[in-house]
Amino acid sequence: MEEQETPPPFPPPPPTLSSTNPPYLFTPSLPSTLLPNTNLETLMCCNYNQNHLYFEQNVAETITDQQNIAKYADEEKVENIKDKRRGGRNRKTTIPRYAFQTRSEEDILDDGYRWRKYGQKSVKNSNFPRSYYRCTHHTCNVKKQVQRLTKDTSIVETTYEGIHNHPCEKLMETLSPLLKQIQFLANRF
DNA sequence: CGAGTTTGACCTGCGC
DNA sequence: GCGCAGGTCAAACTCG
Repeated sequence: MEEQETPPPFPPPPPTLSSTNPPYLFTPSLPSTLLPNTNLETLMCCNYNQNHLYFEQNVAETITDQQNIAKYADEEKVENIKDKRRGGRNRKTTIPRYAFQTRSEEDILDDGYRWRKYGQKSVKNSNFPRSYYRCTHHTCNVKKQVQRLTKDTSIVETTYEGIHNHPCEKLMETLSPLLKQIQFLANRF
């Protein structure tokens, strides 16, 4: 019996990130294979989902230090307890929060989304201020906090709150002409 | 002129 | 109730 070629997964699984080779990038890449009837909407959706996958992968991959894992786990528990006291739901079921650390000279990581800074605050036991950003997309309520670590000034800690409900704008700017060209060629043959 | 940044004031929750 | 710390607001400012 002839062995059928299994189609590549779509979207492809996120790449394995090296924890020994910072800085970590989570810029989503193009799907390795475009289905024949891929339209802009599908691709946007795919990239958004990939973004999320990559993002979660990064959280898992970059917080490798056991103390950090414990720290973030504890913070999450504390936040959940606080929410319950306020009569709210468990935070994990309401606003997802993700934190990760990146070795970078730049405070602001280019994650493809557009952010507007709405505050900056000096925090206790830290030599560096914490910056507060909101996604500029009108329907998106995602926030992020950026802070450089005192103990290792080469590391920037970024905390995201919420999940984007729109595709990555910068990515779409880059991909739109490319996709149009692919669709044009696909229609010709 | 619009979008983004800065920064002091204000609000809220928490521990004592 | 008070003070502290973290988070947000909003007016003034900057920049392209």
